[in-house]
Amino acid sequence: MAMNLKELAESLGLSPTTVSRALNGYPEVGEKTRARVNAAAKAAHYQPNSRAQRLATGRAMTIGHVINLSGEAEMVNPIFADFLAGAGEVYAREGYDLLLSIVADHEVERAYRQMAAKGSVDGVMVQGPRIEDPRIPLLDQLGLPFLVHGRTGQYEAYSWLDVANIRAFKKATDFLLDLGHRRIALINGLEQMDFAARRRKGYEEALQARGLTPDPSLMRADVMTEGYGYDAASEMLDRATDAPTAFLVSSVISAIGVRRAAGERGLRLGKDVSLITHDDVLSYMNNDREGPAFTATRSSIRQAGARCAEILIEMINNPGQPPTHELW
Amino acid sequence: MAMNLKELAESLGLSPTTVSRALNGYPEVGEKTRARVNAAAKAAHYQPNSRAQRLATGRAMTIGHVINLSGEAEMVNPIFADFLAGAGEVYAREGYDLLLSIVADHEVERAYRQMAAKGSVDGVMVQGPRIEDPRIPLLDQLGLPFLVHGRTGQYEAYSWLDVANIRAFKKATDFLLDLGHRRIALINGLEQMDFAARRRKGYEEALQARGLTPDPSLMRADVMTEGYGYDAASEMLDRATDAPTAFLVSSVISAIGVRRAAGERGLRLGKDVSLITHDDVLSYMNNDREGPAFTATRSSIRQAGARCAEILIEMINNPGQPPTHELW
DNA sequence: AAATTTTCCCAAAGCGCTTTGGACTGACGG
DNA sequence: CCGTCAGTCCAAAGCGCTTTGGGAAAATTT
Repeated sequence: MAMNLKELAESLGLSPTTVSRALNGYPEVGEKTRARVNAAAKAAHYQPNSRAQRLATGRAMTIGHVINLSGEAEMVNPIFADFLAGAGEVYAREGYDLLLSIVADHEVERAYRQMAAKGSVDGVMVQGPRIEDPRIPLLDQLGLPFLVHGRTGQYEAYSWLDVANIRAFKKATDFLLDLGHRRIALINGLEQMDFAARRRKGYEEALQARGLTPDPSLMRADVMTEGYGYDAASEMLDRATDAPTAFLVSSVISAIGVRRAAGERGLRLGKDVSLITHDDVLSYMNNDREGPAFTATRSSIRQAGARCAEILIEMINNPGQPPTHELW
Repeated sequence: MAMNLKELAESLGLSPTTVSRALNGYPEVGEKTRARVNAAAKAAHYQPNSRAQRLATGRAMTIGHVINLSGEAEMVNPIFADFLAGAGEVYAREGYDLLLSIVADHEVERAYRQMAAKGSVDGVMVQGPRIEDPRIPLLDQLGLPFLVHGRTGQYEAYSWLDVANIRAFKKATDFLLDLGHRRIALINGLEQMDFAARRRKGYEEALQARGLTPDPSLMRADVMTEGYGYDAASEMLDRATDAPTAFLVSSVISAIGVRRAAGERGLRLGKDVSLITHDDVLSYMNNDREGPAFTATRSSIRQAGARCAEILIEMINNPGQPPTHELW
C-alpha cells in the first residue's frame, strides 16, 4: 500500500540515493530532476517511513514529556495540558512527535532512564520544578537535552524559561496596597514548588517595603483545588476580627473556590472583597457572561509551551551550546 | 555509551541472533545460555535501540491520541487528560509509547493521515465522538486500528467502549422524581456530542415514563464551562415562576457553576435545591472538606482509559477480528 | 551402530531509509 | 586537444535490530 523510496525511485527511473537527496533538499541533484521527484512524490502521496528514517539518521524526532501524578492529589494538572497544547503546535510544525508519559512519582526516574536508554526521544521538557528537583541532575547525567519551564533552586547549568513570579506577585500586592488594603491573604500553591516559593517572596517583599509584617495566618499553601480555595477563604472570612479584605490567589481554580466562599457570605468581588489571581486563563473556566469577575494577571501558559518547544528544538539542533535562560 | 546487541553478543562469545532470541524469549536457545545472556544484559544495562527494533519488526509500538481543541472553546478538556492517564498506565505496562497530537479541528484529518502514512503508530484512540463523526470513516479507510471511547450514530463496524449514558441519566432523573421533584433542569454538554444526546434521551425518557412533558426552558446544551453552569442556573433560579427545584448536570465543572449560582442566592444544596452531576470525579475539583456537597454518579474516566488501552492493544495484536463493543 | 530426530546455535538477508565514495558527463581554460 | 572541474547521478555500505534457513552436535530411536 504505502509506497516506499525504492519503488518511487524505480517508477522515476532514478536511484534511491537521488530521490532521497532530492526530497531532502541536498544540492547534488539537478533542478529538473528535483522537480520531477517532488511532483511524483506528491502524486503518489509518498511519505518516508519514519521508522526507517529514524534508524538511518539516528534521531528520534520525538520530544518526551513526563508528567507525574503526584502522590496525594493524583491529579493531572490542567496547566500541564495547556502547556502541552502550545508545545505540540511547535513540534508539529517542526516535524517532531510528542511522546507523553504520565506516571506516578516514583516512576519518573525510570521513565527518563528508559527514554535515554532506548533512544526514543531527542530531548525532554520538564514542567513544574520543585525547589529541589532530582530530575535536573538526573537528566544532566543521562546526557539528554532538556529544558525546564520554571526554575529550581540548587543547580546551575541548565536551560530554563520562566516568568518573573516574584515581580508579578510584588506588583499585584502593591496594587492591592495602593487600593488601601492592609490585610491581604495569600492563597498559594505548595511551597516546595519553586514558583510558589517565589510568589510568596514577592508578596512578602511588597508588604515589607511598606513596613508591614506578613501575617502567617493570612498565608496558605496547598494543592490548588477549588475546595482548598473555598476552605481557606471561608475560614479567613469568618474571622470575627482581622479578616482579610483582599485575596491574592495563585491559581484560577482555587480562585473559583474563593469566589464561592465570598458569594455565600453575600460579599461581592471587586466591591466588598478584592481578588487577584495569577495564572493562565484556563479557557474552560472563564466563560462568564458577567464580565471579568476578578482581575487576573495573566501569562499565557500556552505561549510559554510554544516558546519552550522552540528553545528545546534549537538546543537539540545545536548541541554543546551553553545553557539558555529566558525570563518573561 | 549505550552498548548494542552486537557488542553484547561479542562480549558473550555468541552470535547476535542467539542473543536476540534469548532476550525475546524464543525457544531455540538453551536455558543456560538464556540465563547467561539475561544476566549480562542486566549487568550492562542493555536496552535494545527502539528505533532499530521498530524498523526490524515493522511495528511502531506506539499508540496515537489526537485531541482537537475545538474552534470556539480552544480548550483542552480535562476529561481527556484523565483518560490519558489511565491509558498511559497500560501502554507503559505493555511497552507501548503514547504519541500525543493536539491540533485544531481542521488539522485532525491531516494528523491521522500522516500517522498512517509515516507509520508512526500501530493504532489510535478516539475520544469524544460526535453523533456524526468523520473520524470513524476516515480511520476505517486508512486501515488504522482504532477504538472509540463513546459511540457515534451513523457507522456500524467499529470498536467502542462506552458507558450507559441513557440508563445513567434515566436513573438519575428517576431518583430526583422519586424525591418529589417535578421541575428538573438539565445542564447538558453540546448535543452534537453523542454522549450528550444520549444523556438527554435518558432524561426525557424518565420524565415521559411518568407522563411529564420535558420543558425546553429547563434544558440547556453548551460547552461545559463553569461560567456556563453559573449562567444557566442563575437564569433559571431567578425566574418568578416555575424555577427548577433540581439540577442534573453533565459535568463537574459546570456543576461548580451551578453551585455558585445557588450559593449566591442563599440556597443550600441538598436542602433547597438538589444537584446531581455525572462525570468522573476530577480530583483537582473535589477537595472539599465540607463533605459531598452534591451527589455524583461517577464513572471513572481513568479506568475507562485503562480498559480502552487494553482493548486497543488486543486489537493490534490480533488483527482481523470482528469489532469489539463494551458497555459499562 | 546406523539412522533419525531434537537441541542449540549461527550466517546472512532483510526492514526502508541516509550517506559515503566514486563514476560519468559536459564545460572550461590553457 | 588534454587536463580540470563543476554538475549529476549511482552502487553500496551502513543504522541496530529481527528472522529465515540452515548445520553441527547431542539425544533418541531402530
